[in-house]
Amino acid sequence: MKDPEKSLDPQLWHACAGSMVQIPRVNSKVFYFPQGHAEHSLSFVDFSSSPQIPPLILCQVADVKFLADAETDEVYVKIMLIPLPNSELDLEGDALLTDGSNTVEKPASFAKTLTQSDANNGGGFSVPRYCAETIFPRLDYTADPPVQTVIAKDVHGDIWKFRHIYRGTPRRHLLTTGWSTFVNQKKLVAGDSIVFLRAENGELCVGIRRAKRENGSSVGSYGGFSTFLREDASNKMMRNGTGKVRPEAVLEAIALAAGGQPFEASFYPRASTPEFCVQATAVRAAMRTRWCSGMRFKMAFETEDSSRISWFMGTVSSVQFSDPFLWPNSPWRLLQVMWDEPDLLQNVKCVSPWLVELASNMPAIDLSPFSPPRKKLRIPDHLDFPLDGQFPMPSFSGNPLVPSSPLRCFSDSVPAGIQGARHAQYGLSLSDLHLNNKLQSGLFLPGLQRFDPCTRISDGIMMASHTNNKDNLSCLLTMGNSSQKEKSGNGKRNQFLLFGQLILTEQQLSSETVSEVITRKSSIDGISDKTKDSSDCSGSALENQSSPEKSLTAGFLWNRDYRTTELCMDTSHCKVFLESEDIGQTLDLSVLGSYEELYRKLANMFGVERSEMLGHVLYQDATSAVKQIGDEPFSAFMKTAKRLMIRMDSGNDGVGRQWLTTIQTAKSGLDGPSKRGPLGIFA
Amino acid sequence: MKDPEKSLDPQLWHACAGSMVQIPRVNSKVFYFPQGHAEHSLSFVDFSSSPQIPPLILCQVADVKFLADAETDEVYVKIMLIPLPNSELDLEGDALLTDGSNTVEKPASFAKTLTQSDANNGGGFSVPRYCAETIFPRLDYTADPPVQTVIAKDVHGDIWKFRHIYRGTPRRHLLTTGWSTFVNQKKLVAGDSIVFLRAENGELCVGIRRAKRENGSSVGSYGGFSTFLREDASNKMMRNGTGKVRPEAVLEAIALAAGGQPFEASFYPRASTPEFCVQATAVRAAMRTRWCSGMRFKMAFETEDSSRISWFMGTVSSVQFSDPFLWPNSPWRLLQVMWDEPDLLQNVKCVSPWLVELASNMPAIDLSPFSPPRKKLRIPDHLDFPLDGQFPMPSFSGNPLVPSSPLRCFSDSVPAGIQGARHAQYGLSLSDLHLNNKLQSGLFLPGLQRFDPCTRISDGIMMASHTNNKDNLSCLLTMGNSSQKEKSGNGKRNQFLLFGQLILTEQQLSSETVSEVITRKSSIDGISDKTKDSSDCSGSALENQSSPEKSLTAGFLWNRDYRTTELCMDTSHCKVFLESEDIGQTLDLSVLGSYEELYRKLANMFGVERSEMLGHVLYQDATSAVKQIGDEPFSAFMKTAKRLMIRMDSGNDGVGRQWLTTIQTAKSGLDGPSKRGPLGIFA
DNA sequence: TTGTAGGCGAGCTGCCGACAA
DNA sequence: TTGTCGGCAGCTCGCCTACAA
Repeated sequence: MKDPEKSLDPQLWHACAGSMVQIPRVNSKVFYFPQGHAEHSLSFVDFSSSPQIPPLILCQVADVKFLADAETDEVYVKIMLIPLPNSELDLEGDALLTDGSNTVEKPASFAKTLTQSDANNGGGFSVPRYCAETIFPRLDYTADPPVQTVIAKDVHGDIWKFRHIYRGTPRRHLLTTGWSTFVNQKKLVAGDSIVFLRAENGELCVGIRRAKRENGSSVGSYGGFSTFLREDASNKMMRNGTGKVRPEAVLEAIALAAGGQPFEASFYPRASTPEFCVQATAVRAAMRTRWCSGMRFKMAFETEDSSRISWFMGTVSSVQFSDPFLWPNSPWRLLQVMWDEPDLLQNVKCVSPWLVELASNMPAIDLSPFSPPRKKLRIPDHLDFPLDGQFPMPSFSGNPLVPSSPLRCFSDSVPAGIQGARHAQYGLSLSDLHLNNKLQSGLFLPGLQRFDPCTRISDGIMMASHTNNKDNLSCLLTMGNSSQKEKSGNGKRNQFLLFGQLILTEQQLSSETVSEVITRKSSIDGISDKTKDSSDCSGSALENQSSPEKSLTAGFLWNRDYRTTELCMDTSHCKVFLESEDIGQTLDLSVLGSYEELYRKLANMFGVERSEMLGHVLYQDATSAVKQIGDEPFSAFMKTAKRLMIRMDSGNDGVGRQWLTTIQTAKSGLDGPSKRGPLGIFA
Repeated sequence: MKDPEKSLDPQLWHACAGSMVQIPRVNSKVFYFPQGHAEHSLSFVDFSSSPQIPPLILCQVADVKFLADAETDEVYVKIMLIPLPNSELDLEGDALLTDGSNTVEKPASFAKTLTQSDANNGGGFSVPRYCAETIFPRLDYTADPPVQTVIAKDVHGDIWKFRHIYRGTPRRHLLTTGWSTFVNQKKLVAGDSIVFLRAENGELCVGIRRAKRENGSSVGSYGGFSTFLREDASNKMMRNGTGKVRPEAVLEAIALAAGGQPFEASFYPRASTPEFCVQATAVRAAMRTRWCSGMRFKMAFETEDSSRISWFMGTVSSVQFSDPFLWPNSPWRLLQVMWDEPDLLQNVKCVSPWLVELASNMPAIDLSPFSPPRKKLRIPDHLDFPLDGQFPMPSFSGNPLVPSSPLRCFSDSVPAGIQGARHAQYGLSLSDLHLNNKLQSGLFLPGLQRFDPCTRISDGIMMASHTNNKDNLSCLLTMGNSSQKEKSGNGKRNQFLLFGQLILTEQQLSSETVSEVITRKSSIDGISDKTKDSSDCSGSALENQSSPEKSLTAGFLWNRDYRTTELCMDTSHCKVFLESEDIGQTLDLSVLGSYEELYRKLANMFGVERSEMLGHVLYQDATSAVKQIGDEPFSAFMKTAKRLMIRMDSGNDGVGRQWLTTIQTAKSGLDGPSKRGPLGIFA
């Protein structure tokens, strides 16, 4: 109990850590990401004197200690890891073992975010009825009033007593005596959460989850680090609250890991940075996908009050190393993303592939304004692409338990977009993202800016989209409505039709074709160096699992084709995709001549009354600024609009459903998009 | 104010730091001691991967920031240091510059240690009259009752208001309203101190000095490190209170320093470790002394309540490198010492030369039982020493402002023992030492024991003193009475007489003679390697200031003769010294046959009545155990007694004067010490 | 069902002189 | 001169019901 290294009840630990957190089991295999570890330390880790470090290291989990900070009660884990030789990469058995952990039953627990009254006023706590009835000991309602003393153990094993009374008109459950002591000792404030949990042995446990405090001197950032420390007594709780991993500890761990020595790493699940020890099966599965820009995905986040999980839709804007200088070849935060709701997620600019779940089995349309900022990865603008539909598309194998077999086709029994749902286990909370509103401007130390490579990159994207705004506009509408998916997806078994056009899946293309096409096209254009550079990454579109690639650092095999894929998606021809749950609909604004026509078109597309839409259609321009439709001439709107958004359920204050409409400018050399419509490129 | 790097008022800073603390001025030259810096971090500093580091590095002070911890208000300095090339060792101008800082007037300030009533009871603070009348604003005594609001700024510039009232019978000054808020916010407890200071601009300032908390899991140790950290919320204040310097910061500073780069070092004056940036003049002056065992010195410590300074007397037991493996040739903690009051200072086992002040200008008698434990530094037992009195003695130049000139003699106008009083500025507090009572036993981690080399060494000494107790005893009496000094010191100008024997000062010996004697004697004894080893350290007894020695690491010159000196003192012939303030008198116990004779002798020597002594003569045996005279047969007493102590003023409870009597066993090959008396070796 | 406001009583905080060291 | 004690007044803490969302 007084031993700070004493593991606490894993169930209480998980209840405090939040529903998104998944800790690998002992003996399972994980990939350790030094880059993620450094990020988790929330401070500058100086690798300048370190040798080149593999971006990911396969390890066996030797031990997991579920711990809690003695001062703040913040939960964390200490994971003992043993680096494995590359030959141990066979994860078949491991996947099964790991999955077994999911079958452990969750104990009855309840979390409540403290209200002002809970935290400030006369020392009482309103117990939600559900909590009182399912978590607390049975109360004798025949007494008048019904009272009992609730005894709960905290993460340190310390015992807290609360007077639990059922009184008032109407009757309600309250904690009175003992509560304010608890609040004061634990330094709880409104917004913090309390977790009650009935352990397997029947004991009642109590844990706390502190709110991510939003104060001027601290910022949270999923895109790099969450807490910028300033020496100020006022944010002591913040300092103590998260991010205890010191840079030296990271360097030590990395040094040991790189040397093949066992090492220890602490992970604070509430620190708002992604897990840096990831189940090897999950990583391998994620990297089996050939990621490319334009792919639609969803990603799970904890809601702001940590009570639920929200899914957010997004589009891969580019696929590139987040830090090619320090961590070349690292899949960590490989995907640069654009969110359908960028306001909420504005600081999540790149994510790791295993955190997202592909939203569709269909090829994605290229978001052509988003050309990658780095010359190295770009294909020349004038490189034309085959118009026969035979271009490379990503392979999908979201579920690590289902090995992707060559030419395997999707069956109707596996709903698209549900595959790979396990990915959802890794994620972040929404409140972290809200914190990021303060992230902008000059709060970063110059020396720390290197931690936010994504910001820099997306700036580049913004620049590109400005300069690439040509006259040809096509508009893609996505709708948060899964019913339409059936319409297009349930037709022929191995084919997808979009607006009458046959869409081929990657499995319907041979890999040879892909690389040949690229190589041939490159040499035709006479820019052999650059294409050599890219063609040597093209490899095979379908991974040969029996002979894993061994050339990558740390012996990890994953699909190195993504660069090729990226090249492909960069060209303006690869721009059609079909969404799963949220069907994307493309709207070519250039065929419309006025707002009136736009409203009519939208009304037709979604079956909503024109009157319902008035004043509720918003759009984003290339700078991501959200504007109201009608504020400027239609011609100007048409040129700058990138995405449309129709707010429904206007009676409510914005909580209603939102349909998102993504408008995409086309920069292709197509000569008559307005005549052929958005899918004309397939003609 | 909110900038944690903002320097606070230096006067307030000093008031909080304590009277012993002296911070070097900007542009002055200091020696930076990496070893001391590591010690100051209070934790293990891993030098295993560091290259050999110079033990001291001459630096110029580029900047000094007087700071205070945002949480605890603990004051500390950040010193920016620029390493200097060895050629810049000329300190003449520097000494003047530095001394100028002493002329800055101290502002009116008052410190009070909080009583129980101040800290606990009804929120009031008893203001000592002196403080209220000299520090606080003038109070209008015509009012009834006289009240005012005292406004004071703390170290952060935060303003505190206190109701100051003069009331009660009898009248007294009290702080009421506002006081308990202050106590709570600053988390003050009884024993902590508050400092009120009237700044030069008239503003009232308030600072705090926290008591060194004595709790089970923390130990203080001047001899190594003070705080052994245990993860426990209860001693958080302790953890935050002192010792913020992290090992990595030390390593970084040392790396920069060794590379000649500017670097920064933080020093927490209340952390109970000695300053590791020491005025270069002070170090040079201290090292100009040829330290050897047996030398008597005094050293200043802060009293337990930090209000005053106490001087403690001690004897150098040996002179050796405190950590010859990690820090060979380092003068840091060069002196191993025995204290006259070992109970209070039991953990101060080795000190740096610049911290102590020689108690006499006279040569010291060797405490021969203390032979150095390390073979390397020892000279063979059978190496006989010249009996003509021409052996090396330390040179004295305690005051860096008074360059020691060759053959300079002591003048009557400079009282011996006052020279070098500036040394008193570096020191420690008594309360640190009291803490050390808990230091013993198994509180140390095995890995940390290397930090206490002195402990190991003094163990060795104890062993040696046991085995070396031979039959020949001589007894040296020292008396804490300066009047007797005159008796021997005011006679002939350049000579000292002790019991009729002429004592030659070092200046009266030529250095050539010294080294020649040693070399000659060595080769006579036919052990040329070992003596070469020592003779190459003998150098010149009088330092040649115009041509500094350059062979030492970091180009520092100091008297490397101490090894030779040590060798000299190890032999049983060098055993006469005369103390300054506390005149040493040698008493040969072997000439006495009974306690009766002893009493008679002592009565004669000090002019005290025999009856006054009865029951008040204590002695220490070789194990330093203090015993009462008469408890064992005189023959046994005579063999083991090392030091006699006569307690006078018996009516008082031990606060009275003490006369110390050091008994020295002689292990020399003298054939008739009893016939020649203690000074017979000069015959 | 549960968050907040206000009543109100108990207990604690903190100011006071008395007394003593 | 100043540390500590007990008295006591006022105020805050915290339990409660009422009311509203």
